[in-house]
Amino acid sequence: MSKKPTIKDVAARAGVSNSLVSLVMRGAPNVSDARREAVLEAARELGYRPNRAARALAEQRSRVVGVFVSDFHNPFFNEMVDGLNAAAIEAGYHPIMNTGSLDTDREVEAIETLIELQVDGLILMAPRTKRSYIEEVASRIPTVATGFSSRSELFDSIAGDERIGSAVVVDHLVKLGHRDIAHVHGRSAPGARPRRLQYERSMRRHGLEDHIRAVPGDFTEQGGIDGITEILDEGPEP
Amino acid sequence: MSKKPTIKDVAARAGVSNSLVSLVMRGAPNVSDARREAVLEAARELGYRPNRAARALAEQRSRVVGVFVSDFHNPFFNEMVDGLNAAAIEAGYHPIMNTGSLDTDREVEAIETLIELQVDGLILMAPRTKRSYIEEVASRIPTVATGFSSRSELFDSIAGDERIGSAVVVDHLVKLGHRDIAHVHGRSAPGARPRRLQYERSMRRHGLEDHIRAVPGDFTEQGGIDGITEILDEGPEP
DNA sequence: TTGAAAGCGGTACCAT
DNA sequence: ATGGTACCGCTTTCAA
Repeated sequence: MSKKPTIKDVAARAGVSNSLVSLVMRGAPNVSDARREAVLEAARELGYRPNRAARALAEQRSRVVGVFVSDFHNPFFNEMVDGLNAAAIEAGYHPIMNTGSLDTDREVEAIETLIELQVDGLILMAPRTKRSYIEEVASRIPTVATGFSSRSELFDSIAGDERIGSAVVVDHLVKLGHRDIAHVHGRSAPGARPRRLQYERSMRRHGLEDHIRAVPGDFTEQGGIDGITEILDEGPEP
Repeated sequence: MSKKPTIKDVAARAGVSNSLVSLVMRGAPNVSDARREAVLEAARELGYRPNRAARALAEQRSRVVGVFVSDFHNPFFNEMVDGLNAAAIEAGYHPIMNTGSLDTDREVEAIETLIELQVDGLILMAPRTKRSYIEEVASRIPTVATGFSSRSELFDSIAGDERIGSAVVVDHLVKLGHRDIAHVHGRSAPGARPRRLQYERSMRRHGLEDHIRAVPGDFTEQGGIDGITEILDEGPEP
């Protein structure tokens, strides 16, 4: 009784078929109240938890998005990740995170783990890996990469296709990026205001939204958003 | 050609059976060099990535451990997580993280996601959830929970069984907890030294190691490690 | 050394 | 409204 109960166990206990349990668990409408109750109770009694991996295998989609953070010691990234998670959830996805701890090999490992776990989408926060690797990844999975590899290089990009509603997540990401950046900046000491205004102007000028694409295998780069770079380099003021 | 290649695709391209590909991918010894080469090349050309979820389903173990952090804005937890990840990897596991962002409901969701993803082990850093929930979880999955729900309550515990080498991870966790705590403290400004010594003494006196257990379904509590609480409340000095 | 086939926990289509 | 069954990608006997 300590082993993980499967859908079959629930079915047996409730005296119904697997199919029916499956239906109930997913809140299908065409199920008699009696059966539904029976199933739910059996599930509760057994402490049944659906096997999301198995489900993903069958459905060919996991509803999980992977969030990779190169350095989660950085308060700025923390803010971003918090927002991203919220956005993902709001969009109906379950976020799981991973970090590379600033070690390039580990970084790849971390990202690979996410991928092999069959995430539907990938968000890469300031990955330090080879560009070619990221492009390869992005060509296979809807990916949003934001970050910079050097002080002067910054890109905000996405590659993927329409299979999943990654656009939604991305949309949130961008909006959120704005908000959070503004937020970080908002905490700034006097003297930051002018810079912030300048940043906002430049953001708008660059029209970040227009650079969001959903082209399969394409990976667009956008440099010149100096405002963000500046902020990233600064971090919240002391 | 943009779709995810499966083991079958690799098999076809290499002109062998699925089984053989499987063997090669896991570095089995009884495979002719010729075949092995063919398979590896096919895999490379296709950009094949094993589906870890499917593998876990078949193997009945994922080799993935879930690391939950209640608040990863806290530098202290960051340190811990870094170390935990390293420990997990060293122990042959792949860590994935998740956070509840200090929201109790989200916290449960986050943990559930980890569980449903079929992690082999769970590490809960300062969960804020109901104790009963954690106990229930711990009774089903090898779990290590460290944290405190109130200023005065602190526990370091583990529940699980020997199915997975969670003991290894735990061992690391503890060692690491010590080191990191010392580390945090090491950074402290003058005046912290006496407290640190006192803490170390109390740690030793409490013999944390002796409280690590691997009893199925058991969930041991250990209060009184005031030293840690103190440090946690303080965080690194300014 | 290699392949065929069953099974892991679900989902979904097709009947009934 | 409910159940039977094939299938998802991979591992694992069991034979050949």
